[in-house]
Amino acid sequence: MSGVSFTPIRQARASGEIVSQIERAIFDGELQTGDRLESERELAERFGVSRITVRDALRVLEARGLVHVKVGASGGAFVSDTNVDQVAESISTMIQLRRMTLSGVAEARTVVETATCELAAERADEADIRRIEQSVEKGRLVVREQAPHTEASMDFHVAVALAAKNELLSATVAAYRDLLVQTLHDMRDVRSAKMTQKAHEEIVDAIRSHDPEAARKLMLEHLQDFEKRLRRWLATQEQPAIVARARHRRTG
Amino acid sequence: MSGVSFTPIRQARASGEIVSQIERAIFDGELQTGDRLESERELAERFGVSRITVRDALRVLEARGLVHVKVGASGGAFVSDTNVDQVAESISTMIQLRRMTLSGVAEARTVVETATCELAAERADEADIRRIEQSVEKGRLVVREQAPHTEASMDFHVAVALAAKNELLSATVAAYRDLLVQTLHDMRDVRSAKMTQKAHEEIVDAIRSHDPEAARKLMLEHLQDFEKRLRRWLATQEQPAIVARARHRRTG
DNA sequence: AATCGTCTGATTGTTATACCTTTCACCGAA
DNA sequence: TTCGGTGAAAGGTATAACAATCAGACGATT
Repeated sequence: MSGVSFTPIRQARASGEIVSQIERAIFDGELQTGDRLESERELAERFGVSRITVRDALRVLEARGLVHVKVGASGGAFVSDTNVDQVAESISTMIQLRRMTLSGVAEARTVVETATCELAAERADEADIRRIEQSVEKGRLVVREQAPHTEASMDFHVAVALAAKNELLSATVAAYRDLLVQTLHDMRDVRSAKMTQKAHEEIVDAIRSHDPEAARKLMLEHLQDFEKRLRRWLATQEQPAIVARARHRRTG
Repeated sequence: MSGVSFTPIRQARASGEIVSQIERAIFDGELQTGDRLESERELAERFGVSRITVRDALRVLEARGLVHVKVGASGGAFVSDTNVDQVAESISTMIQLRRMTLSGVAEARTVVETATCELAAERADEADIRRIEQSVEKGRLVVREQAPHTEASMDFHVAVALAAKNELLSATVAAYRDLLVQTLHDMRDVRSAKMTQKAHEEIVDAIRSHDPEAARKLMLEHLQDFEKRLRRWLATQEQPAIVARARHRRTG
């Protein structure tokens, strides 16, 4: 018996079968982003099940980020455009369950973004560099007006990750970042915004001249500095250093 | 208005409220791993809603990997032990949706594990090193018997990631790895098993002597070699280079 | 003594039906 | 053109009932 690998006879739940079929249709491209599924009542008839069963399936697909459901006339289940948020949210859940710390997240971010930045310096093409430069430029204006720098800083890091031309790395960077964004917003101050802006400008120089070593080194220093500031800031808070849930998926 | 952040007055759905409450109870530790929630009917009464609404909530919690539901006597919803699988699955979904490639996953793995290995060399204590050595030893036996090396290789990489003492990095490594494991199994051959084993032995030496630079370099070469082998192997397959879904969560 | 059937109660899975709530396209009046 | 009413479509919820599944108890059979 030991080597034999039997497989389960069937899906335990009818709703599971429906999930699989719709999921497959989405993965295979039969259902494209923005497409509307039939109404619950129609789907129920098509699959030969009750509306409740269809709803169970839709709840699962919704939780997986594959569809979103709108209520009202011309409502229904629509195929979502992306589920990157979902990755961030599941990582966030994991972090809460395992009592990971914000500084741990920051460290992981340093590790991943440092390496990603190195790749970006190797691979960035004209368009990538222009995009990064624009985000840096925006940051410069923001600093001058002493406005919150968080948003611009985020854009910069996203742009750098995109230049690395690896979607999984970009998504991972985005996921980590979402976990820190609320905290970043809370701890913003003007002095560090200036330092951040300076670091960004040095990094974009290194990427522009396709110098992976320099880019890597600069990003490492930049993020390690962020880690230091974060730890200092955490020490001043009475709250436990557990991250908040990633923000909910944007509406629409 | 720009700086003001209003929050929604209420959840659009009653089931969403139930999800939040149960989720909170789990995060706060009121509900612990293995605990059984009340039956659907009891929950319905407690929350003052119908069983349908409770079921909707349970489907969502299940999809998020927070609970698993068993049917039959002494069945019900039980708090799950971990949701690392969930992270792998959501990444897997993202990969399918955005048509990421296996070689892209392999590259991301190289980036993350290389940096993680460097950290491991800095931080590994006696227990970590012993665990890594054991996995290497197991691999040595396996190679001698010309048995499949995949399992032992996985153990090695997991052990190294653990030594970096950053749970988010470990989880990320685990998630990436799950996406490659099926392919790894398909492309196994004896020659590469020997090379892999040799690389592992060199890496554990570097970690033992707490030489981050060497560890990093060796892991980088090891994983880049894997990337090359993977690309060669993919070229011989007619299947598109899209990863399969992460394996389903283990039963029980 | 160990195994196999069988019964029973508990619990989820599913169905059917009905009604409520939300949303939107449409149309007519100001 | 704009405003507001109105009705239909669609999801959200409630209720009652039955089906499928499973653990455990209990006894019969080997």
